Amino acid sequence: MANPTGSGQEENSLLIAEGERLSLGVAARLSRYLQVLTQARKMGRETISSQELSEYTHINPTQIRRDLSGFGKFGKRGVGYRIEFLVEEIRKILRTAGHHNIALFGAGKLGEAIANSDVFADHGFEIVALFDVDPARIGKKVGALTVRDISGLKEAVKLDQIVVGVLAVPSAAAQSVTDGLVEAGVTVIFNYTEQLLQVPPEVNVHTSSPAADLLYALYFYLS
Amino acid sequence: MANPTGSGQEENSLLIAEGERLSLGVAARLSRYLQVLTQARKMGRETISSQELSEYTHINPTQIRRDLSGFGKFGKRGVGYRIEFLVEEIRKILRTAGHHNIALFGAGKLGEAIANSDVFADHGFEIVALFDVDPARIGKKVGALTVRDISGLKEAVKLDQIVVGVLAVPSAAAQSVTDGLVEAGVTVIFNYTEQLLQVPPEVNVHTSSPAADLLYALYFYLS
DNA sequence: TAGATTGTTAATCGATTAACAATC
DNA sequence: TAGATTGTTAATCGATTAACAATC
Repeated sequence: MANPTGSGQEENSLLIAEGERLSLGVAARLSRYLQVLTQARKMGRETISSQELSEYTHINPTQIRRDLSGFGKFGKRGVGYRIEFLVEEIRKILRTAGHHNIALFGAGKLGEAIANSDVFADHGFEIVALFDVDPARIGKKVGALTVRDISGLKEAVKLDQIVVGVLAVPSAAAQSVTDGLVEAGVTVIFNYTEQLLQVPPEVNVHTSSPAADLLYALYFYLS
Repeated sequence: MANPTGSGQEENSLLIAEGERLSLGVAARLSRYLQVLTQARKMGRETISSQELSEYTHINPTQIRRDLSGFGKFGKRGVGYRIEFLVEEIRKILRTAGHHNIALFGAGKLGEAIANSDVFADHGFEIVALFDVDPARIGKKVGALTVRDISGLKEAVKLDQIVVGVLAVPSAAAQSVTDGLVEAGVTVIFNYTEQLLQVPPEVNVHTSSPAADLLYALYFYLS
């Protein structure tokens, strides 16, 4: 688990050599900054200080300045960071500047809520397919999408260049959808169900865990 | 930010002295373990190894054994950890063994999905009130709950001993609901919207960020 | 100029890991 | 017994923080 970003010394301008990888921690924090910056931009803000970023992310402001200064001098003393510019720079660093296509599974209440939300769109993700197993739902329109039968999954992954699967199905259906995604070659899965999913090692499952997040918050704020 | 749990030496049996606090990292990880253990139990599993816990949480197995052994000898060599027992022990450590009441805001698709899910119930949280501002929705039944007018918030927080607010409203409404929660004395807020919320320092906001989580996953699995 | 905030250093602390004896 | 997995050590690495000069 080498940290190729070093701790800053010989790196002054943007240097993320081709084969190198950010450490897990740095990549996680940069993603958080991006989330806040994107929303701040949406709200019409033009600059933001490390102090403000800290309030929204719960990450120490010195840590934030350190993370960013490792890749270049992005800020302006006395002013802060230009949001527009910083968003672009972080996207370059994370190499996720492009467009990424998502397949959404489950056209129930949660699935519809996700399909109608712009939480993914704001970050360059596009939901290009919506699947369900329930025949009663197939063909139904949800926003701009038409609910498709899950049997067309493999073909859709190829045709639509889907790189992420989002599970908004009942827990009982999550594993079989996952198996289909894995077979189709999708390696990133976002799981809104509680199901513990069995996947091969090359596949990355991220499970939403609001209850665990709350337990953590409660520990500090109620005790 | 002292870590009162130390790194294990003079602590052998359960010792979380009254005033002491877990470090942020330990509390976060224990919450993750709890999430996986709870689901594994639901699936009928009786024991689990640090290796398996690692696969589901992406936390190093040695780290897991270290975290747990700081509070007692919870495992059995050659076997693993008894899930039922470990759940109880971690709940004691996190001091969140009891029941916690939640107020849910927003009776739209997302709100209904949350109200009908057992993701919170499985961890000792109970949604005891569901609020909306839309007069057309007030009085509507969602599961066992009746949608109430948000004007009754302050009273409900007192009567129902609500300690957590969950926001499933449109982004544009999130700040005003938050202000109401803060005024009513709620200090833990789970935010499903994208809105950056302004709160006093004693209030803890946790914002759901599936897109940021995906960006992070994509960095490692597509590059 | 005065105030604010970055970029950076240096020091400390916690997380991470490999390795392995203990023991179920 | 043989195999598996915990509990624990020791060594290293990354995160965290305070502090402050640089500079907008």
